[in-house]
Amino acid sequence: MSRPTIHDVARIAGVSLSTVDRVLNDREGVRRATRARVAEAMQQLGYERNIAAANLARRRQYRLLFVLPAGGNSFMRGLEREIGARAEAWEFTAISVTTVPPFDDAALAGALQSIDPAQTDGVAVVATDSAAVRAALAALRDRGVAVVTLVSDLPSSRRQHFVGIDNVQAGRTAASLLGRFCRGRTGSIVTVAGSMLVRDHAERRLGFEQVLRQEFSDQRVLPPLEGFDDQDIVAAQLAELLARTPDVVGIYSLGAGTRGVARAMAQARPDAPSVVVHELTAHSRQALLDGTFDAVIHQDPVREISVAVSLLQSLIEGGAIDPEAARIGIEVYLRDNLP
Amino acid sequence: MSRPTIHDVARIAGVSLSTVDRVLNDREGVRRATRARVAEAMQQLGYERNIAAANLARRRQYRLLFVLPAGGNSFMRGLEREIGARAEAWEFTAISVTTVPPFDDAALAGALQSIDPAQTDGVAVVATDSAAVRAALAALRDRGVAVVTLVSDLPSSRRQHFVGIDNVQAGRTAASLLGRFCRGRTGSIVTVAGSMLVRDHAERRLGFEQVLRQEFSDQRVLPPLEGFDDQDIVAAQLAELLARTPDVVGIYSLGAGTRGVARAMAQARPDAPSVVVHELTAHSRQALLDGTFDAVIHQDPVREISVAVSLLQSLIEGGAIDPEAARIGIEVYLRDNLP
DNA sequence: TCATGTTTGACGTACGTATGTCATCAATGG
DNA sequence: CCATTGATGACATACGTACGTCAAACATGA
Repeated sequence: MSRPTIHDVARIAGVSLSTVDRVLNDREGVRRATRARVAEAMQQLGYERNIAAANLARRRQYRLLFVLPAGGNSFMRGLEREIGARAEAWEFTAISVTTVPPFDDAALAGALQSIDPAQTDGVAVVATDSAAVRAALAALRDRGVAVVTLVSDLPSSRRQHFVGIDNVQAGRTAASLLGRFCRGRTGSIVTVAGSMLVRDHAERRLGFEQVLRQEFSDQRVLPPLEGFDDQDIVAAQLAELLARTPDVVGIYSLGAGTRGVARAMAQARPDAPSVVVHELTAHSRQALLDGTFDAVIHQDPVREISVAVSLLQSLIEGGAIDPEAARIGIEVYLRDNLP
Repeated sequence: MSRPTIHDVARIAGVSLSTVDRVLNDREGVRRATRARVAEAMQQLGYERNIAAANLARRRQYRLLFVLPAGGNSFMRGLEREIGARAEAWEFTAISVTTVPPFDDAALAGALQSIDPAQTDGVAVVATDSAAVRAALAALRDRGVAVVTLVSDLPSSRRQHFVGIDNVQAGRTAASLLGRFCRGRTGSIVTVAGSMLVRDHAERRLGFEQVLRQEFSDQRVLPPLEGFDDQDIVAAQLAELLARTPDVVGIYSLGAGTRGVARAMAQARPDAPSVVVHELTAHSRQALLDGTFDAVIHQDPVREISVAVSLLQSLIEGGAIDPEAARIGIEVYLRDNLP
C-alpha cells in the first residue's frame, strides 16, 4: 500500500537492515552477490529512499555556494539580494554567496579552486568561458561537489546542469522583434555586448545574427561593441558610434549596462532606432515607458535561484532531475505589458 | 546553533512536551495563560515546526485534487497529462484529477460540492465565473479545504491564491505585438474567445482592448467571436467572418481551438492578417513555422502544476507563501525563437 | 471541604533512515 | 588446522514530531 521501506527491502532480499544500509550508502563490506540481491529487491519493490527521513536522521545540511560576478551589474546585484532574502526558505539548506571580479576568468578559476569541498556540497556559478574555469569545475566535481552553471553556461565542461534561459533563443527572439520593429526602415544594426568571454553574450549574439541574416537580410549588422557591462563605457562607445553612423535603425544590447544605452539615446533624433535590451530593472522599465526602449528580454532571477537550489539538492542526493521543471522561460516585455 | 525544537520551547516555557504539542496542534485542554506562555516561548526562540519530521511522524498525505475542464482543449489535456506524469514526484502527496464539462458553471459547482473534505486537503480548480462556483468554493474553504484557482482566476471568491499568468497583461502583450505587426495596415481586428464566462478569456480581451484603443486607435476592434474552444466552431465562425469582412488585418485568438483559426486561414489571401494566439502546442508551433501565426503567447503547464502543488502544501500547513515564487511568467514565441 | 471537571506532566511508541558497536560466522592463506 | 580477515546480523540510539494513555495536580462550584 504505502511506499516500501528499507525494512521491506531487507526482508525481500533476505538480509539485515545493516546490509541494506551499507548498500544504500555505498559503504564497504558487502559482497558483490549480496549487493546485487539487495539492488534487485529494491528494483522489485520500487523502493525510493525517503529523503526527508534520511535528512532528519543525518541532520544533513546542504551547503550551497553561489559564485557571482561583482560590479555594478544590476541583474547580478538583484540576484544576490534575492538569494539573501530567500536563504531561510529552504529546509536543511545553508546558502552563501561569493563575488568575483567580472569578466576575469583567472579570478573566477581562483575562487573556484579555493572552495573547500569539505565545507561545500554544491556550487552554482555564473561562468566565464575559459580552460582554467573548466579545469576548476572539473576539480570540484572530482572532489564530490555538485556544480551547476547559472545565467551563463559553460558547455562541454563537467557542470551537471545549466540554470538559465536558452541564450541563443534569446538572441533569436531579440532579432525577430527588432527586425519587425524596424520594418520599413533599412540600415545598420548595432549590438552592444559586455564581453564575448561570457558564453551568454556570445550565444545571444549568435542567435541574433542567425535570424537577422536569414529573415532580415537587408539590414547591416555592425561588429559588436564591448562595453564590459559598464554603463559609462557603453554610453561613450554607443554615442560615438551613433554620431559616426547616421543610418542606425536598431540596437540590441545583449549584456548589462543598459543604462548607458538609454543615456546615449537621450539626445535622440526624431526617428530614433528601435532598441531591444536584456533584463527588466527600474531603469529599463523607465526607458520602456518613455519610449526609449522598445522591448526588454527578461529572465526571472527568483525562479533561477529556486531552480538552482532544488537542482543542486537533487544532484547531491544523486536523484533524477526533470529538465522540464528546471527550464527557465524567456520573458518579453513591451511598454504595454509591464508587470 | 541549530534550529530550536519543541523540546527547547517546552523548556523555555516551563511546560511539558505534551503541552507544547497541544498548543502546536491546536488541541484542547490548555489554559489561555499557558497557551500564551508557550506562544511567547516559540516567538522568543523563533521556533519553526520541522515539517519533514512532522509529516514523517504523522504519515501525512497531502491529498490534492485538480479540477479541469474536459473536452478537446489541448492545453488542458496537456496539463492533465503532465499531472499524471509527475504525480510521483512529490513526497507525501497524492494527486488526482477530475474533469468537468467546459464552460458549464453548474457542472463545475456540482463537482466542487461533491468533493469530500474528509478525503481531500486541497483543490486546484480551473474556474468559471459564477455565483454558484463562488459558493461552492466558499463551502470547501469552510470545511477546511485549501483552494487555489488555476489558469483562470475567480477574484473576490474565497480561493486563497491564483496560479497562472496575469491574463490582462497577456491581452496587453498580444495587442502590443499585433499592433506593431500590423503597422502600416489599417482595418479590422478580430478576437476569438472561448467564452466570456471564463475569467481568463474576459481578462485577456480587456487587456487587449485597452492597449489597442490607446496605442493603435486607428484599428477597428470587432465584437468577439465565441468559439467555445472548439476548433470546428472556431473555423466556421472565423471563415464566415473573413469572407464577410475583407479589411481584417489582425486576429487575436485568446482561447483554445486555435487549430480552427489555422484552418480558417488556410485559404488565405496574399496579405493575410497577422495572427496572435495562445498556448504553444504541436499545431500552433507548426502554424508559426509556416507563417500562418505570427506570435504565440504561452504559459508553462509544468511550472503551473508544480507551483500549484507547493502552494497548496504550504496553505495546508498554514505557512507563509511567497508571491514572487508563485508567479507564472508570460512567454512569447515567434517563429524564430521556438524552443 | 468534598466532589467534579479541567489542565498538565510523564512516558511510551511510532514514522523511515543513519550510524555506531559488538558478536558471529564463513572464507582464506599459511 | 588454526589465525586472520571479511561479510553479515543484532541491537541500540538518534533525528524532530505526533499521538495516545494514565495519573497527578489544580481549579471550581456547591
